[in-house]
Amino acid sequence: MPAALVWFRRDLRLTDNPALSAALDRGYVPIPVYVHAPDEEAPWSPGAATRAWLHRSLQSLDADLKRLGSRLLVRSGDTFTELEKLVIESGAEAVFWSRLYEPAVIARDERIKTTLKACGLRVESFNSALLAEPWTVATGAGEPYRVFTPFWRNASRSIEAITVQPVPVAMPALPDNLASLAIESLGLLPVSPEPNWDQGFWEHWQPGEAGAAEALEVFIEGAANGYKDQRNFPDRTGTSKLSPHLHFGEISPQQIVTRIRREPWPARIGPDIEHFLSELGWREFSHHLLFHFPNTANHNLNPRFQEFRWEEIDATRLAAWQRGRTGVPIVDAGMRELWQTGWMHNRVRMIVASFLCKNLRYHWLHGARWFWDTLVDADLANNTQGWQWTAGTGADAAPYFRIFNPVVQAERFDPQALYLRRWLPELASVPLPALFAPWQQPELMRGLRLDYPAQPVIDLISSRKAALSAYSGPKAATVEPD
DNA sequence: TTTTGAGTTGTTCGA
DNA sequence: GTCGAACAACTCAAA
Repeated sequence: MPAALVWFRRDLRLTDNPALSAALDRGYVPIPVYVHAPDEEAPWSPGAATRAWLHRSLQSLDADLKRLGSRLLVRSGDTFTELEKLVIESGAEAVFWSRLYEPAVIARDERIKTTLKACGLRVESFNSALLAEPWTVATGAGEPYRVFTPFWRNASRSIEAITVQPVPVAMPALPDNLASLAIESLGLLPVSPEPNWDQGFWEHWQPGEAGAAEALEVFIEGAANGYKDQRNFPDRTGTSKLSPHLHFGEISPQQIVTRIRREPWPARIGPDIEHFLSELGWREFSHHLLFHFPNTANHNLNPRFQEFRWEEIDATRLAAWQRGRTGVPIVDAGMRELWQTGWMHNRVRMIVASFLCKNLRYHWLHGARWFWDTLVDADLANNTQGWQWTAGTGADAAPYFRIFNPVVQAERFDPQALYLRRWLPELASVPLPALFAPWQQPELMRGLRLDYPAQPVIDLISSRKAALSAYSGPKAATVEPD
């Protein structure tokens, strides 16, 4: 039987994997391969947290393949060279893979496809990551969408036609002469783990296809009920926790939608499900935007902000934000959660991002880069869109006057301060009413000696006013009159 | 081509 | 405590 390389990238699953299915359906012996080449995604090469996740996910994929009789070949180096070598070693006649949508990756993959085809190979790529690929969704005028609601109204129609491919029951064994590197040798785990994801992290997260399926079941049985409201409370398990699994393609949005539809939901859950699906819609929208506006990972989508006067970076303040020492409890709690667990609750992501972009008025790229390196679910499309949305520079972005008040947000979404207490142990002795804004309650703080900033790194009231005038006003500091 | 309606996630102020 | 208006126009998408 002829062989076909199945080049795994961020489709680290066997169920509903069209590249793998294509190889099997067309009578090839699939040769699963992963090529480690992080530099090829520069300047957005995978950050430390996603690399650690990837390490586990590759182990899981290899174990799943072995269960079916196959195995994962791991190579490292220039991707084209490694694929070419493996084609020669295995005598493969075809190469299949799932498409990705980051500009640098698209460019690389196009080169590889062209060259492999020129060598006489059958080369095909597939959609395994999106409900609707970016070029299939367009406005009546044939343009990409820039507003979420009409985008999703259009794109979500494709949900109706979704199908899911079953997991293969068995796979042919690979010849022994096909060598593989040990996953451990790729250097994906930090040498000295900093942050120290010691106890707990891998108990909460299970990278890999089984872990993704499990996370979906946990969500359906639990947080899906009441999702619309509960998702806003950072101390509760109100979200799906599917983001890292989706990023690495351990589960497809098609699988999620299909599973959700199979569940006999009571009518009252309808709005919750709709809301959850629209969150998948935001993921789709982010990919749509990054594909059609490929420079937005590094530049404002809205050209009005070309000349915007961001505040000059103060290294101490930026570090205070990064490490959760701003003196604003909800901001610090979120940044500590991120640093210690590689994840942050969505509501808190908005709060810390608004604080960085609007109170400190630092360029959103500083936030995007930090998130990129620390989030286990760091995804270029989602990260870019999220930061540009908050900064007001993106498509369908937050209005300039939408400036989160971190004190009000904490009072509203963490009323018992359970989240604050969890991540700010040094404030354990602070009474509840003072926790949201300790500097505003000197009488309650009297006598407490805390290893915590006595004042926020920036005054919330005056910085809000400054942001309003920087972002707006007839002078429109944002606009250079050409 | 022109017109029209709509647009994730908020805060503050004053009645 | 609650509620509506103001915060500004502007851009987008579709009729």
